[in-house]
Amino acid sequence: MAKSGKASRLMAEGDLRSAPVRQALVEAAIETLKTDGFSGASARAIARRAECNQALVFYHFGSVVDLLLAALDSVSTSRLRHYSAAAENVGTLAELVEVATTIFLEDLENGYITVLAEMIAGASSTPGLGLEVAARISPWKRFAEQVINSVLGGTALGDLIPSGDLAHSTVALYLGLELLSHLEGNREASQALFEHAKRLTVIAEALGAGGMLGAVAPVPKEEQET
Amino acid sequence: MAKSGKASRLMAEGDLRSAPVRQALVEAAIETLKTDGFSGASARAIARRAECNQALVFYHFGSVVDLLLAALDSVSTSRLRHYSAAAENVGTLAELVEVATTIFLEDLENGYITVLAEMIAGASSTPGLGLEVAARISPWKRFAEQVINSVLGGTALGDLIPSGDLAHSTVALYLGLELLSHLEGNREASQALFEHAKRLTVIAEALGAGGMLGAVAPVPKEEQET
DNA sequence: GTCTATACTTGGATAGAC
DNA sequence: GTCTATCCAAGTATAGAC
Repeated sequence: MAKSGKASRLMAEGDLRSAPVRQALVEAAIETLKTDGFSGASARAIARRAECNQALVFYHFGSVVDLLLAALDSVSTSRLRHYSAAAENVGTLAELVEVATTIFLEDLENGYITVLAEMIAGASSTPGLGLEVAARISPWKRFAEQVINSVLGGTALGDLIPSGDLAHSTVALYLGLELLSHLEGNREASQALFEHAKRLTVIAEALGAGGMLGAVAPVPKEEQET
Repeated sequence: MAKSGKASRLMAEGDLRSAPVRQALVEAAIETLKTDGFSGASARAIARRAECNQALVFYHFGSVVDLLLAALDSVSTSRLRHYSAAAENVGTLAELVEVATTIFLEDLENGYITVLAEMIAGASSTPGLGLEVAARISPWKRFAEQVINSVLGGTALGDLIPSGDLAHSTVALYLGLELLSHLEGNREASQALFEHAKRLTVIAEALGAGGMLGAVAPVPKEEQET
């Protein structure tokens, strides 16, 4: 699944200034993944949307999957930049939930999570694609873990569940909510969840401040992480 | 997306006694969805696994998608029966989490959720499929809501989040965890989450018994459900 | 770099023999 | 009910003109 084709030998990795068509193809691939899914994202369908010839997919990217991975890279890095900027102002649990809500609904609206979900599901049919997609998820997980740590680190709540596991399930929940919202067409159901989370936040902080959680359910020694 | 083909006119809906090939095709479709995903589940691939001719897919089911929907129906009803049986012994929150853990890991191991996840993701590319898949998810949601109600109904925790929203996010979490586990090949990360849930259960019940939750964060009137 | 043309493959679906 | 044979559409990928 390594980069192949003539273009990759002639062009530096991040060189997007030249080759306007290359960028157009990436944009079209993102859009096609959103609306037609993985199995609908053919070279022809993408090229049609980019208003260029089908052969250019192979000239610039070597294969369709490599173009789709470039598309995933594009949304992934751009979204991660956005997330990081928003997370800088986060100090408390309440602020974390507030920011997470905003960003999730934003992504849901724009279909960015769809791109990821479709690539994950599509990886089943294409040998080797799974590893590539997994590699592109880990930055998201690391980021989630880092933010969770910065908010819950040292608190009773943070001791209850390791940040790595929380990050894992956060990514999973985002993916699942996206799948359902996309399928059923109602983002209200997912939106409601975040409203409840905000309310629960109040409780968690009140309990955490009193140090009551630790008294009720101390963490077993062998499960504590470094 | 209504049933078509000669067979459906000649055979009653649930008639699986006759037509052993029909059942073999459904089994093969399930297996193919698990290992090759939606876009890998072609009539030829399924027939190869069922060790019969490709034309039989169209004779018995009219089209490939209709066979895939029959496969989804099969796992859905069989799993729902299994869930219902297990849920009968559930009375407390701790028991609910225990049962949910067992069943989730079972499904994860056997790939039953994969079938659903692949059909959801695949629905993007096939017009009309989304509605069919959505209709097959609602029983799962109703069941989850019912179980949640039977455990949390009337408690402070039950008042905090409507059972419908909890059911929605439960299904979403299952789907997301399945996607990640399948992709990364480690079900340990998902398994850990349920271990934490068990520990949190202890806290929730201790707090619920004392009626402390309601005191800390009373539910706004306008958000209470019937 | 971009296009046309084309070779090749796979998949959905049907007709007709048995 | 099951098979063979076949048609047709769509997709990947390459060669070569411009």
